[in-house]
Amino acid sequence: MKGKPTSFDIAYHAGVSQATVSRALRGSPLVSVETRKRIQAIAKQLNYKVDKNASNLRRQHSVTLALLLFEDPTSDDSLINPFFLSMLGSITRACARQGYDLLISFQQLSEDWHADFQDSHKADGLILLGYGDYLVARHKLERLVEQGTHFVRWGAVVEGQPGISIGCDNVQGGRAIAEHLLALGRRRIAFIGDVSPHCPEFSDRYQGLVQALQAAGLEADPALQIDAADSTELVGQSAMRQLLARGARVDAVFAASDLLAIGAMRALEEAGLNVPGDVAVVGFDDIPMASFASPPLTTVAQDTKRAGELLVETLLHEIRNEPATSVMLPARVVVRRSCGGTSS
Amino acid sequence: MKGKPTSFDIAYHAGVSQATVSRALRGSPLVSVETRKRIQAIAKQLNYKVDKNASNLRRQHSVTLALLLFEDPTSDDSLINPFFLSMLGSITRACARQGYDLLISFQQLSEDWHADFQDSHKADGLILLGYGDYLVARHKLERLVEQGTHFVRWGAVVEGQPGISIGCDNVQGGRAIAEHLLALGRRRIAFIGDVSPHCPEFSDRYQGLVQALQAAGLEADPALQIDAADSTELVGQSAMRQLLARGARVDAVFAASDLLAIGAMRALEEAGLNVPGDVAVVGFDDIPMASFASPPLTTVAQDTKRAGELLVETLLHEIRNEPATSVMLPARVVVRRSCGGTSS
DNA sequence: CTGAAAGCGCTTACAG
DNA sequence: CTGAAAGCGCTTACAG
Repeated sequence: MKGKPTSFDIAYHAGVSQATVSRALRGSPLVSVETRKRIQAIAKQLNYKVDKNASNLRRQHSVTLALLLFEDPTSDDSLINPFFLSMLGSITRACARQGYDLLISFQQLSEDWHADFQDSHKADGLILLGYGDYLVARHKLERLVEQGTHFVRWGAVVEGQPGISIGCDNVQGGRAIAEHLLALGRRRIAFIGDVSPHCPEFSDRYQGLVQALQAAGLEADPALQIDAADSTELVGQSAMRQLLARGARVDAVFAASDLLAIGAMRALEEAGLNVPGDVAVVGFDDIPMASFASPPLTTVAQDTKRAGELLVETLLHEIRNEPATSVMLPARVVVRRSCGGTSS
Repeated sequence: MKGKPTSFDIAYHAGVSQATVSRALRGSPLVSVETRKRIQAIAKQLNYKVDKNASNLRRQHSVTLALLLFEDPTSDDSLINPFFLSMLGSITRACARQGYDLLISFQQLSEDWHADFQDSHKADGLILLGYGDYLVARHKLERLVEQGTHFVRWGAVVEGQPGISIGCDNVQGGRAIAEHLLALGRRRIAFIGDVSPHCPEFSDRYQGLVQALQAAGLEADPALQIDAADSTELVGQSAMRQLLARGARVDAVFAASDLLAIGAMRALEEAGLNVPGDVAVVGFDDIPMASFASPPLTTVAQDTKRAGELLVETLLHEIRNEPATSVMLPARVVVRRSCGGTSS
């Protein structure tokens, strides 16, 4: 036999019709156990695999999910946010567990990506990952909803947003880490990160800080907040420099991400300031690097494992038209040395 | 119109046959420019996308590649070797550039994965990534070759191996970093890593060390080499402990990977030894963490960007039955502080 | 340059 | 429990 065997080849060898082969291989209860066994044995022997394209075409679904990772077009080719990388790992595993294949694609925010994967039947649904301007993304999300595309997004759960999001409870996380800083006696806490509606994750984290401050009878000083467009070390470093140049008196820095925090520590070191002696620094995400920073970075960890599972489970619910809702996962403070806390 | 539009819908609106629509959309020169334009406009307006399953079925290929990432079954759920992660990034981008989709799957070494993706027409070819016992993998690679599966592997380029590999020149890299250590006056260089044929990458790196030693008129001391089954910090740490416990006198450690090196530094620190004062430490891979280790780790960087491109280009050549060969990429020493070299 | 027709390899009502 | 047949949505010889 030349080429890959088809179900007709199996049928011929088994002395049954091709339809029966198909049924047997899909585990239909309509075929007798004995026949099924025989067919399975022959299929295995001939190294037969059902053609996914034919099967998908006929069944009108692909049993694959597409992961769309959005990156800022400006960012360096070689760098992927380590946080997304760990999400990727857990998403891949969750898909495998559910018997779905995973298509992965990096997208520029600027491109016109909507629904392409689903429209072309390459995937049954989309997982959207990656920060970017929320206000811009929102438009596209609306179009996805209109077109009936199945998708879930990782990110802030925003009031009245189009579609479903799985995200971490950024307000709670921000509040928890701010409370930790306050308990350690820090009072003048700077915040590095965009707090506009363009970036709901970061503004939620800031909101947490503000709440913690208020609960402690303190007020947030707007002069201590500085935007940071991208979430990279360099941006964090220059933001911290600016803050310092302005002459801001701070005894702690809450950076909206670990990468920003690491950059901030660099700027502090440059300025001859000791972390955590002079200034405590904390981040958000708990990327692998965080524990290697010097001093090791106190941060808030998101449950990426659960997040990945939830992302695919929720998407699968949508695909099957089962009820599905947005959910916020709890965040957990991880104390290391950069905050001047316990484990010094 | 209910449901997704098909080429028949477009044909109807354009007043042509469905065959013409197909040709126009695939850019066939057989259709007049004017007709093509009209069809394209209608397709766009109706948000038509050609059904990949139908197209793939008919054309007998899928225009997608599968990335199989092998992990040790023992490894923690949440951890992926950071080195592979950066490969993943460059592979994804390279695929996109070539117009191919990328299916990603984590495989346990133990599973019977061979050719499944290609046999089922889910992918036209396979990219194999991940260390594992080479002698075990070799068997499976042979089967892949027998079955005519298209694949490329990332890893050591071994004499007489089945299939094609893209890898870094581990001997050269090992030699270069060893020479650096020797130039710095280190003489008793320990090596952490499996040097058996089970792990050709690591034994090649060791071979580089041996060569450098010999070129300097020195001989490799077998007592200074210690196996490390997995490439993790913990394993590196315990390997170093053992070495120390044996009373080995060393002034430098060459760990076969950065993760092992970081673990080794930890063990050295525990033992009250200073890095690089008492013992210089170097790794291999240049993972992002390396620059964050304390002291920052001197290591050898592999060109993951080029590697990813080469992996997909080579695989595409194979798929198209064009000539393709294994290639070794040069490795580059990255000097940081852990070796006690210049940038101290 | 265009159309009618066959066929890619399955799955699944329909009939027995 | 099994088979004959239709059909999923394309692509591409074949004929004009």
